[in-house]
Amino acid sequence: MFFYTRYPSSNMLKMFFSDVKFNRCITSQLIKWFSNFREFYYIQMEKFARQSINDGVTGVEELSVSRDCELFRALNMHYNKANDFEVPERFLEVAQITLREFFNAIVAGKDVDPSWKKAIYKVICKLDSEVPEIFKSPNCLQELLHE
DNA sequence: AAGCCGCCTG
DNA sequence: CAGGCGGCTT
Repeated sequence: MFFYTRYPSSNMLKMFFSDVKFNRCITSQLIKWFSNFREFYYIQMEKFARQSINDGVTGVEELSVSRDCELFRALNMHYNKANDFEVPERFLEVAQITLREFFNAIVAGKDVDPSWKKAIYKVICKLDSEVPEIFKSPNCLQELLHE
């Protein structure tokens, strides 16, 4: 689901995990999961952004996220370890936008501000996509594997 | 008081 | 990931 939405609302989670009987704990736990997912995501972004700068990249035009780049492999390894399904194209776009946001911010020296990432989060949270209906099924994993 | 976020730890 | 916690919003 993370490949589609980085900031799912609690209601959205309830919709997609219909087979789960929600209570305060379950809800906050799922919210927590996505929080952790985002954390890993942004850490990777910052890491690769800084790495590219050290590697001599001078402009965001030189930065792209494809299915065979290191950044993607790191993310896919984390969220889609078994490579169960095809990552949507949109995710690659969002990832690239995120990477470039970090790159520009760092180059502009904005990282001196303790809360410099906030601005980036504000941009990325608006890039969530709709999650396919299949994911609402309790057996979505099996169904996806049959495709 | 609740609920959620984000940062830090383990 | 889960725990713990401060901090902001409702």
